[in-house]
Amino acid sequence: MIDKYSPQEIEPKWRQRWEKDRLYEVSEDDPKPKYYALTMFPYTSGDLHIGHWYAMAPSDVHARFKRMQGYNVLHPMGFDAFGLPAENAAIKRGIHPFTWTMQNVKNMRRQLRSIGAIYDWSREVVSCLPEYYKWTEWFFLKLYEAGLAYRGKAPVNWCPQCQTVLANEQVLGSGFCERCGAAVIRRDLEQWFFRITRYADELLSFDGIDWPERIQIMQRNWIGRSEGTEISFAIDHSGVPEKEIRVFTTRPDTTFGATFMVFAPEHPLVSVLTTPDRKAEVDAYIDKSRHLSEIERLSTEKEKDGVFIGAYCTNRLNGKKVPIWIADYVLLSYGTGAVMGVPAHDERDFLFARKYGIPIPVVIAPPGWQGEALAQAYIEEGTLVNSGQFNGLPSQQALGAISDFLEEKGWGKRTVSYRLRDWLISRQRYWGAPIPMVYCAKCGIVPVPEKDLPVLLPEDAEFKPTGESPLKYHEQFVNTTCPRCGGPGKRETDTMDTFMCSSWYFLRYTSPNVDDAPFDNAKIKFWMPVDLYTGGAEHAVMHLLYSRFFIKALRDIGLLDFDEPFTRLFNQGTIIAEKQKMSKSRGNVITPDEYVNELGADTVRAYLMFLAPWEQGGEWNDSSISGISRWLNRIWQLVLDSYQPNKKLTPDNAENAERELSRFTHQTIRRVTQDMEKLRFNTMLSALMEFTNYLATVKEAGAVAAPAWQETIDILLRLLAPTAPHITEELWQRTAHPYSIHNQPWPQWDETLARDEEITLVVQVNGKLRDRITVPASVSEDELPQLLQEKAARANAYLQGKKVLKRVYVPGRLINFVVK
RNA sequence: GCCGGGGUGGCGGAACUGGCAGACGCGGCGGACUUAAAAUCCGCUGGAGCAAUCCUUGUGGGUUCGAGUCCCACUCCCGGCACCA
Repeated sequence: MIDKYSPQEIEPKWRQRWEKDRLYEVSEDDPKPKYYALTMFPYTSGDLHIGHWYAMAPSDVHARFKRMQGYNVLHPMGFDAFGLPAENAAIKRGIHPFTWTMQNVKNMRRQLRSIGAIYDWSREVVSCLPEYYKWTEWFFLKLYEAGLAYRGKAPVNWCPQCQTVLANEQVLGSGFCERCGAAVIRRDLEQWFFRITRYADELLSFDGIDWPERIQIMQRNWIGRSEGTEISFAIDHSGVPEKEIRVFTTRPDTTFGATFMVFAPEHPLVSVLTTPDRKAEVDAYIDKSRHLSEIERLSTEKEKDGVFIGAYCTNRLNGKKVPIWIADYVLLSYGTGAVMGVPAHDERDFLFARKYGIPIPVVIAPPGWQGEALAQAYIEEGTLVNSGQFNGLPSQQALGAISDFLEEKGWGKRTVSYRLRDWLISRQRYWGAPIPMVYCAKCGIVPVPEKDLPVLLPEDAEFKPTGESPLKYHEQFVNTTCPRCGGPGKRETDTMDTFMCSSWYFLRYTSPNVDDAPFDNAKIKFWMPVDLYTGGAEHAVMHLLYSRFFIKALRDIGLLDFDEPFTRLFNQGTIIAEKQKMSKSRGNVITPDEYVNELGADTVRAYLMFLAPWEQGGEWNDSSISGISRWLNRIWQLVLDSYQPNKKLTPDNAENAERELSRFTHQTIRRVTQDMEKLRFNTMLSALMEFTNYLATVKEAGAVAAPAWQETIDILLRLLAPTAPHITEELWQRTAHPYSIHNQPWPQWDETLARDEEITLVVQVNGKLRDRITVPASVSEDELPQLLQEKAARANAYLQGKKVLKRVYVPGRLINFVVK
């Protein structure tokens, strides 16, 4: 009698053994080809929920698969440990963010171990430790030296709840804070920025990397490249030195139709151009738009309004004077912060002009246009009218012709505009990497010298719910000496966006313990770039874009020699519960611990992979997981319960059965291997289930000799090892194999052995299935009539007395008779 | 509004390049074992029909010997973007 499958006993036992033997530690001395398999490191929120498992278990399975395939696999784990929740906990419960975070790290390490992954813990990275953030600061200095970090005043997204600024990427489309959901408002602040826009064009290219189309599109849209022309409108205003206003347009072909000019309310020329009689109204409008929240201002439903500032400029193409307005639908940060209003051919301009009685002359005639007024803006192509020497040109051609003309005259220039803004990295919070800068009354902004890094976060900061960083009030932190002149200086009290920490952590895993550099160059050369990066798609335009920028910037600084951090990207879906996304507030969070305790990590791992395609995600279902548990139990029995060949087995029928067994085995190896490569874990597991179902019938019949059986079990266990590392290790040992199964090679399939000898040929009459016959796989078309005559009695009945008009034969699949 | 992705049994999901729709699992039904139940094992399980057979992949059309798969129109769901001139 064999003992029961008891994951509670075998799982901790093997995990301890693997750890003791350092089975999963990796080294650069290994001659095998390297494979860097990376999963996005988790934020130190405190508890590992099933969503973390969904990110980590399948990627571990794939990493284990690559390992068995003979790769030297780096599959590290660490913690994204800076960020607001730690600080909020400090304010709310009086725990220091460091203490709170490290407690969570400790708990999460324990929970992560229960997954049974091949993490090499000797390479763990925790982003809030000084030995890590020293280098985050160092990178800031490098970017600053390279002119890629700058301080600038800009209207920024301010979250009143988090009391900090947010990057554009952290503001949800409707104007809410990505983290807390509060409505974001605008404030003018001096902030630190990274010049990600300098890399806009390079970031548009995904050549040489294998990323999901979806993410590429999202990044391209986010960057928002558009080609157009900057056009100069003349101004002549007493006391104003500027003689022109430049606007950006993608439709220079419509320039003759410009009947007004619109500035963003914050545009610097507004104050100087506004005439005294308009000043009160203009100021009131500017004030109003500043106080609107981002949502209100950006709402497409909001009626377009604006104020005439009293000044005019000249449309140089037709010499006409056009009034200058301000309106908050024009954004200072895009293009030149000013647009020409062409009401006939732009929907917004049309609404604006109609509201204020501005003329709407047609310059692009729609097909069949008879000179009538337009009921709405016509934004399609057409023929130019009312456009001087360009009349009669198709708008496509006019676009180029007018641009050429403007460039010749020096009135315009073709340019490219981007939606992407520079990356705002300042955060008015304590729990982040300090920005290593000093403000000196004499020397201005002075970087902290490298030898003085890290600028440490003071431990004795006081956390009060004032909404301001405790750093600001920490005298010893703030007051310092200027590194340049030695005089009194004040430290920057803002810290860096945590996305800065996550833009380089994957570099640190390669050499986590070097202390005189962020990484060891030789090890970077060995491991980078990451071969497979997996994680949620919610990072599409944040972490994933920032990291690409970061790597390109470091490359240009001379620190790296590759262009892209992640060669292949894969986004897993989301696990939901009770038809809803899991969240603490809904109380539907699935905690893996109880399932691991009851059913075992192997079952939870396999279940997560089986329930749906990985990229799709799906619903956690308590009753479905029992199917996996039952299956592993059946495998336990199948392997351990002794195999008895049938006593009546003759060499002849044993040979047939063994050939069939070997065919099934090799077909299974092929399916499992191919699904593993494609990360199609759900079908990979169904292939293994079909295989075990088949093996059960072979065993029941005792159809093959004992050695053939043993060999098959050996393969089954190896195919299952990445998915269920504990049970397979136990069974491997109990079937008298040397430790460890995880050092065994991945089974290879043989196409010859996997080939079917017989196939089922479908017989159709007029496209309807009428019969199935079993024929040798090698059957030739000439042999078919005979075989059909003998075997396809049912189909033949349908052919009786009919005239065969056509015969379609698809070798290996079907034959279709078209009859009348 | 724009850009993606999707709609297949009671449920999660399979289906190569246009070629047996529903693999695998859950659930359900029936049976074995048991004093009984749980667990386990075996069988059946898209719908209608006694059956032959017919119907069936969101809806409507088309291409084809043949369509879940390709084309057109519509519809619903999910994700992203949303005054970017």
